[in-house]
Amino acid sequence: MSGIYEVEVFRSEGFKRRRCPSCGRFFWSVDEDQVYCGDQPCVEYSFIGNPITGVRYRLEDMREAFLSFFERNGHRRVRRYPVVARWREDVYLVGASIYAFQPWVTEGIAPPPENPLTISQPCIRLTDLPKVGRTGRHLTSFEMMAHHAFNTKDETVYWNDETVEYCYRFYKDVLKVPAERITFIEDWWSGGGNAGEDFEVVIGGAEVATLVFMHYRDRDGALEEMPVKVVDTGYGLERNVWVCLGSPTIYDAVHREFIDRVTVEAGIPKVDERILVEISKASGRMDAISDAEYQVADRLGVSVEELRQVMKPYTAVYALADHTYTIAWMLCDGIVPSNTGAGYLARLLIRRGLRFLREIGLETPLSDFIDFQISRIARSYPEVGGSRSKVLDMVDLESERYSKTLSEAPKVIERTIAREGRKHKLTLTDLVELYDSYGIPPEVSEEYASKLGVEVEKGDFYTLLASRHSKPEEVRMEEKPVSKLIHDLPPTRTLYYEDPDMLTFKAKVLRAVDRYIILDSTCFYPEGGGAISDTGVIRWVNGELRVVGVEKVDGIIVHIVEGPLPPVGVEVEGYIDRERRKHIRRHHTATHILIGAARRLLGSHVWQMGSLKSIDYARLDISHYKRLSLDELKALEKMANDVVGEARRVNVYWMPRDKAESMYGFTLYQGGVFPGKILRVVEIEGWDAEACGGIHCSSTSEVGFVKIIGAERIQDGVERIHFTAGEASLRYVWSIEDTIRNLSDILSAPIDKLVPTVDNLLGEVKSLRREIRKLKERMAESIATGYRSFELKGGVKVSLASMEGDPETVIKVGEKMLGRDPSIIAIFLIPGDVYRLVVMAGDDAIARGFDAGRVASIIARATGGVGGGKARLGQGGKLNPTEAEKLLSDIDRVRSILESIGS
RNA sequence: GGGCCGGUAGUUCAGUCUGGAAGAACGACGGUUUUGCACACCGUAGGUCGAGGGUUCAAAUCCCUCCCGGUCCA
Repeated sequence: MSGIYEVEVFRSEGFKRRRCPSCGRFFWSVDEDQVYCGDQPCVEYSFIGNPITGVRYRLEDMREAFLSFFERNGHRRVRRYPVVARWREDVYLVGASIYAFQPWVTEGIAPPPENPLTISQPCIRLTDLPKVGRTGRHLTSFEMMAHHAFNTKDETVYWNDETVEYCYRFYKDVLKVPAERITFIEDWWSGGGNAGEDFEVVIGGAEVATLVFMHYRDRDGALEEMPVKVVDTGYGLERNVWVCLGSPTIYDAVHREFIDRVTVEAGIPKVDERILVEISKASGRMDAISDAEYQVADRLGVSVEELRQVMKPYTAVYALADHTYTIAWMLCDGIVPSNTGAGYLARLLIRRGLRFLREIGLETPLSDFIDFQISRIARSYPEVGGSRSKVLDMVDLESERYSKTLSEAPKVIERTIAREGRKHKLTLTDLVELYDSYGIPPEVSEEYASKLGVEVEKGDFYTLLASRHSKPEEVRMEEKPVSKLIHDLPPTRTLYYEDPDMLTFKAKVLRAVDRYIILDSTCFYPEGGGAISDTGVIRWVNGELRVVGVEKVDGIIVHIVEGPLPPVGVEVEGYIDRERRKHIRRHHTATHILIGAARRLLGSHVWQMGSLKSIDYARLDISHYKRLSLDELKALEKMANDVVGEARRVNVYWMPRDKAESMYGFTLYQGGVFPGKILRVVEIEGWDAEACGGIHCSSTSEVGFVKIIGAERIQDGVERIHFTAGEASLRYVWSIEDTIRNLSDILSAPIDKLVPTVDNLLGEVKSLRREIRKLKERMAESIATGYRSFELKGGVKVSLASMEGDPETVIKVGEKMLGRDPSIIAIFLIPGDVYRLVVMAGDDAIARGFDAGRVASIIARATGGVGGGKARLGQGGKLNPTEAEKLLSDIDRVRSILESIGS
């Protein structure tokens, strides 16, 4: 399809192009006799136990060999990026080295930090999670070693010829792989909205690198050329180490020390290496794990069950090695476990890790293993050790939380089994519900159910789970009505950036329609970054209107106004509401001060998750794994006010993205994604620096008194801090004082006696309430009028009376009567606008067939009301007063009613 | 952001489906017994049933809104 595949080095080194009879792809190699492409599933791994490379590199050596090779060849080494992709909205985690440069660099918006560059980027991919530990080759985290070149219109760095040559020389000269063992397979790569031709580089049956020539945008299959042509390569560090060492599995190659430690600690017998080798080889060729297992069992002459039994603890150890490594990366790079977002992914891995730990049968806390992995990572990346104690704390908390969830399991499972009388059966739907609502994994449910001797329905759990969560996709693209109004206008000049103290300005009207005005320049600050917009007034020769809101749409600032519109072209004067602006500025700077304080006090896992800066208050959402205590809030408050007192300068710099990142690090992106190649950096000297578009005070002293009002948990792992600054703090304190003073007035108690006073008062209220209840009962009894007693044949006694009080009291009285004589039926009518009715039947009366509920129902209906109840107690209401009074004096009627029901 | 589960005595929970007197166990307190402790036995206190609204003669129970916790998914 294109000449891209025919590179110079193939000609000079004598590579020949052939077609694989198995997969049909074209490949290049120097080996005249090679028939197949050399990739799985067309061939089997041939490097295991028989390394093809001339060197034996472990992780650190391999990384260094790669990076320094490319440095010698004109590349600049670039520091790794965090595994959390905070600069992107579309993904949580970095899954490839190129993620670090998307979209700013690949779209030509920002220049690359170096060009060409080489990097070893830690990546996390959870797509093959269930396969980890079982296939011998799947990992959740790996380092992608890469060399990237970004070719623009103006500058071509290098393209296909050099890319392939570098790769070829790296394997041939550095890793000392014989030329005839290296195969380049032609392929097509597409993902993340980009596409292009690529080579898969295969050695010994394993794909060791992918060389992508990314030069298309992929819009639903329609390809268009990109402004930047990117050399996007990826060499899996761990994969290459595996090939280099020829270990049975990739886990043995990468996590040797870990596996040794755990197998010894847990006393797991060594598995015959041949089994491991066969599993790796077979799963390389087969997608479905069970297929591979059948083949291996067949080859080794054992049953699948036996094989699984032998492999189970080993699989768990492998998976644990992998998961703890990934967890360490995630948490050290600032992810806080949560029930949402990237935090949930961390929780998921931690829980899987705990499950494997339990399967292995070790009592050691998971955090011990995370600690081990942090130390390992820190050998190459010392910065990850910095947050070690917080990370271990988080892991312990998560472990605790999970064991709490699991300890609830027996009760919940029993209840589920007993529900609706469906005894001794646990359906698939139950299993899904137990997992979905209570977090109890199906294995745990099954285990416990079988212990109870309860049958468990078999079926595809995960399919059902998935179907329960699939839902129609949400559509919520609303077009702003103003966008068609502005599409042909130039960006508005932003006077507020030129002089943050400017509060009046002159400008020309470019457009005025409905409630919208657009000027050529403005000092009105638009809503954004969590800050509310300016308001104010616009005046011109013979008119004036109010600006009630300001928005920024594609670089154009739209004023939302009330009042008669000025003619287009006229010069106007704008006046910004000075007070409002002042409050917003203070709250904005205070927010930055607080983030700096929170990161110092709580740890570097703290990130801004959202914020709001208004006039009379502000709030800041931060990631944190625990609830903030009152003491912590006070410490934060004190630290913030100290910074105010220190009168630190607040500087604003415009600087290129790559320079800002290298100067301040990724903590710049507190406010989320910040577009463009030039960043606006707001720096509080020696305290905090963030990419931010907001208007700030010029010194922290202008912020004034920072008062933290409180904190709430807005979601798991995110704490919201409410606070005020400057005058708003004063007003807040005043309002609290007013409340206290009011309280003090009402209670006629001095402020320092308020607490004991209220305490006493409440105690008194309680005892009074008790007393009232007793008095009510006694009173109800004594003021009951028209007591009529008579006996029915069969010995059931009837007591009929009118009694003032609420039904509850009347019932209490009735209860006493029944206690004295269980053969009584007591009927009370409670006078009111409409009468209410209470009927109570003693045990003997019930035994003789009387049902208080039925009696109540019949009597109520006979007097124009409704009622009902149970055997012991019946109630009714809405009785017609006249009818009720009549009934009270008509014993015979009551008698005949009762006798008609009695047996 | 969405789905599901839950919030009842100091604690763990039952009661909610099917509306009709707010319960159990443990803990607390007092007593009996005991050299003392534990056990045992007897007794007592402890509740705005998460908040608010609605339906109903009647709501812990049914409906709606909100708050808090758990859990799964994106």
